[in-house]
Amino acid sequence: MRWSNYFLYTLREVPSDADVISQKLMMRAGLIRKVAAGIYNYLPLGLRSIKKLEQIVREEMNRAGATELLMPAIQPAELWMESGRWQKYGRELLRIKDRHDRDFVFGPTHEEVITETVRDSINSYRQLPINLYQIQTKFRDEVRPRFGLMRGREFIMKDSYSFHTTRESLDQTYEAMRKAYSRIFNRCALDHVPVEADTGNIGGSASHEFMVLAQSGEDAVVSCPHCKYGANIEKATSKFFDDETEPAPAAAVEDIHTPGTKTIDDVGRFLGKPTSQLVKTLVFDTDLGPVMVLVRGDREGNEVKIKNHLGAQWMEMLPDTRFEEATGAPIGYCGPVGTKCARVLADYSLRGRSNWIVGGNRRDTHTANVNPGRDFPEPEYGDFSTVFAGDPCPRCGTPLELYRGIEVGHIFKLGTKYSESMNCVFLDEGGERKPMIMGCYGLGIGRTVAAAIEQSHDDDGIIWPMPIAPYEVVVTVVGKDENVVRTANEIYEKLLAAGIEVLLDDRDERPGVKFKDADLIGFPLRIAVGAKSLAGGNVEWSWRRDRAKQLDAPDAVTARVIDEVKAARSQGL
RNA sequence: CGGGGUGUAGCGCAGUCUGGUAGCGCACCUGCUUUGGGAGCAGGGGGUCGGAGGUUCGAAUCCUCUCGCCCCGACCA
Repeated sequence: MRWSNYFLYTLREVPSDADVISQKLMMRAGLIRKVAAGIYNYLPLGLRSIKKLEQIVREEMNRAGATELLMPAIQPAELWMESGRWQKYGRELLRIKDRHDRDFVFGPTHEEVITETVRDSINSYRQLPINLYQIQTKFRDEVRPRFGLMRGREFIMKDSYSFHTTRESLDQTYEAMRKAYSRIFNRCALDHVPVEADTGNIGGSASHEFMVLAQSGEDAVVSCPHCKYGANIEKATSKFFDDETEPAPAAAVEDIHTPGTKTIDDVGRFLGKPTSQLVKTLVFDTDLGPVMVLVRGDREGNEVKIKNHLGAQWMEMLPDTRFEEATGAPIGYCGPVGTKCARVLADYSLRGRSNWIVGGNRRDTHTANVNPGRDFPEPEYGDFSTVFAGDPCPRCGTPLELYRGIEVGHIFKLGTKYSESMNCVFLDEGGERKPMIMGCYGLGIGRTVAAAIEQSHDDDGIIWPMPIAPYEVVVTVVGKDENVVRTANEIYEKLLAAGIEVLLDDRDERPGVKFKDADLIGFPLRIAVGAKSLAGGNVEWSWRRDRAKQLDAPDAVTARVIDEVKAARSQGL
């Protein structure tokens, strides 16, 4: 491609609404352009990277035995009513009406459609297992889209769905997908880690997320440096710890005057005790009614764990306006003794401890020496707190490390959640009707490209990994000298003939502009043809990653660059 | 959905408090010079000042409503 004929315009200044590196660079380099909040144009250069990643994904999915199809972006509401998600999915689901006033959704995911599709065609165990995938535009009406392609509302995703007769069969496919995902991310040279994850809106029994480690990541993950345990912070557990307190004989309940102590830190300071010796009380509003959760004062409640334990459809922190009405206690002084909350949960961090200091359910009052079972009904114990860096690994006890990550893939063992609600059944060998056992596997295409940039850039721009670079080589024409132009064109033609993805920078621009643009866009390899070096019979080539310039004759450089591209392409294959 | 901010040329911004008919940098066009890391000089084109209503002789500026966008929080594959 000749740049002078191409639709590629870089920006010197960063649009003011960009806030992460990948978004700034993608906009500046002319890869994407925002059309509305969370909705982007994929400009020609950006589309090339997207298409290249899609191709890698296709190759690996096909290799793993999956089959591509394409489902509609617009889906009838009936399907969502059938699965129950028309009610459950919430405002993130974009609902639209057609001219007949019938309800549709713009698909945020495709469990319903695929389940119906398979249900209509597959009846026998002989036809299973099957694994179907698509690469398609989805829409989720995010509360707050941000970070460019990392959290758009409209986005491109690869999603696959597998159907099985047995758990074992699902396990096999799940494992095959796990391997395929690792291969995909390895081929893109992405530093990633698979972690255990919560299943969220999709549901199911087990799931793993693929995280690309990056400062700008929206998710926190814990990882064990010793045994490779890894989990999303929402899900992560650590070994039970009881290092702070010796169990003591239960003492008599005692009220303490604690004026003006709204927070747990206030109370600790006032009483001169570490917060680890206090009990923190959280109250959540749920569809099952208000729920009180007690955690050790220095720990944090984990809403996902709590919600999963309760089996609640929705849950949120009790709003201040309703607090006293629901709990009977002023904010800051809520506690389990005599509370109006019907359900009281307590984190494992409190198990076995006695003589708690808790809120007194009256203004300016805490109560000491409170003992569960004696002063209030024994609470439901469970893992309700969030892991901190340094907590012992649940498997091997090594202190856990905490990272930020970008979730680029998420795989689930769905089980029969959708096949049961949507009657997707097969006949087994004995002629018995059984719901199919399902898995689903998502991979964010745009997000992965953005993650690659987050992970590979410098002050001057993107440093593309070769496999998803929009072009592998840029040939920069330096100046207007006839020889220069001719030589550059010859090199360009030879690279094209060799099947190299090459962009010829034949624009009428000064060299500095061209070099800055080449760095910004981040072509892995650059060949610069200029009068000075050409006078000595040479042209110059360099890698974007170190920009070390090397001179040689045009033919030699051309041959060398072809070799380098081919070598880089084959890496990870 | 709560709190805050913002909307003026393709991009980045000033002007708004104190009303007088719109400006700067980059980009774009023309000319000359320049030509290996975002050139210089000179000239030029481009804006319903987010929208609607109101106040006023006069509104980018004041008032009311509305829409978009951004940030923090809540929420979320």
